[in-house]
Amino acid sequence: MYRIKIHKLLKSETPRDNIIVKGWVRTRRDSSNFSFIEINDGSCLENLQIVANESLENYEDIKKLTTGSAVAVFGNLIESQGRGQQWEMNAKALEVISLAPDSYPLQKKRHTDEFLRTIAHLRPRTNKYGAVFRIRSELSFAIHRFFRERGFRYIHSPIITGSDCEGAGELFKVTTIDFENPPKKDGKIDYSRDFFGTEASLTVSGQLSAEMFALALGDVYTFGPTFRAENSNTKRHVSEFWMVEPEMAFCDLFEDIDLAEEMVKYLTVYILEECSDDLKLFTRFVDKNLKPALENIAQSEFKRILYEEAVEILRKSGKNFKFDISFGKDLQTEHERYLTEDFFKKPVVIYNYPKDIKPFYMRLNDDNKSVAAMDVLVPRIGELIGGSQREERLSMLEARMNETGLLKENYWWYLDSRRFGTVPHSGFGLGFERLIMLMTGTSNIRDVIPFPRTPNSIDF
RNA sequence: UCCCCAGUAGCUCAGUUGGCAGAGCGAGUGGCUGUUAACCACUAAGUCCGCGGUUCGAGUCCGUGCUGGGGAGCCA
Repeated sequence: MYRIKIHKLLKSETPRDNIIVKGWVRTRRDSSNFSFIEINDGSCLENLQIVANESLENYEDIKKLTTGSAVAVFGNLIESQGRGQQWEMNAKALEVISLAPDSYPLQKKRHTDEFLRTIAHLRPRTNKYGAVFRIRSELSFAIHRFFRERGFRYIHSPIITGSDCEGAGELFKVTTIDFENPPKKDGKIDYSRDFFGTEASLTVSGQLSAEMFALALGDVYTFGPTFRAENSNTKRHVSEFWMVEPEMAFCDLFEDIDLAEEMVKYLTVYILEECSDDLKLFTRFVDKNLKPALENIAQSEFKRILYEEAVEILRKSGKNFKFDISFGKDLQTEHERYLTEDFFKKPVVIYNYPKDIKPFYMRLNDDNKSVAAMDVLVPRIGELIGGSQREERLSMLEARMNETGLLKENYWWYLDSRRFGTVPHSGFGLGFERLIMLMTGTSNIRDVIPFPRTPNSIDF
């Protein structure tokens, strides 16, 4: 006899005798001579109703069960006599594993997201956050499955890096230097005496590593944490977040866009099909339009437009934007939202951006002023994916590095890839938390990562 | 980093012109009922975010700091 998880029991076709269920009490309702106890074991959104009769020897203790207490129940799964659930469990014995005191912060009522953030260690015990983190797990699995079905290899790119990759934002330094008494040379801190013999930092992207492996294994992807030390305070930024970064050899920008679109749709369909119970909760309590919005993503063809066309549409929109629009400037949040939410009302891919607003590794187009870059914008989230065809021509790459002031010596290994068997290749980065926000309707990124790290906040 | 808003019971909030600290929910106790965010009654529960100021008197007005939220920038 072993423990059976609730999600399995609730799918049962027949009654079952002499089973064991373990979980946490969500609520207790007493009758004159018996109690209903709803327990949840995290295996699914649904609770299992336990019927505990006064004939149980520890019934007095059972009547004191509080929300949050842990129990083990031995008994029979029977068809429920009441309405509201198909199955319930008739307890033949109920062991109180631990009793939660009445100071347990989670009450039998809805809490605000702001309050739950202050008890992030307990929030996965709520219906909503349980659902968020089950979906997070399912999405991770779906991503691996998507790539595996297409012959991609999973690459573990380093977390600690010596190269100031691509200048994508502020870096967190990694050091063992004693700041009270740092080694110095010519008045400056001497990093040659630091742990790695040079400055090191947490990675902001696995892309450069992924490129090296794409040029060996063909199609690869990374999926891991990345770090930005930017003082960003918005609903869409955290200092530690997860990124999915595929990289493909023998692949141009348009095949790159194809993969991005295929992937977003695949993951959307996966969640619609595999997480329908959890999704119902979000549609009911978080975003009434979530399900139709996801179906729209799954079914519609993503609109693909040139950066120039996007600028034209924005110019002619008649909207009074706070920031003005002109070729050579990056699109602002308000512009992206207008395009994807109001104008096209579906995901939009914008490509061929001006080279000056994009990093050095993106491939220069023949017009000499734009690069083969693409962004996938989705309603409510904005930029979900950013990608490009990489500059595979050594001389062009070196020229771009000079323009942007990067030292070739630091990228000798990266440049080697363009010396030895270089080929056209492309890839993109997808912000995993933003994907979860999209799939669950959650509006704050802090609510889709277990323990969010943001400026001035690293509790838990 | 900039702009705006907020901070009162465990939670969500009200608090009038500056004049006795309040409600709902939750919790505890008792009752009732195959109940289901159960229901009914009673009870307990407060550094009104911190510091300073104005005033006979400050939850309320002023200054300042902290924390949280929203928007912007940076970006995924």
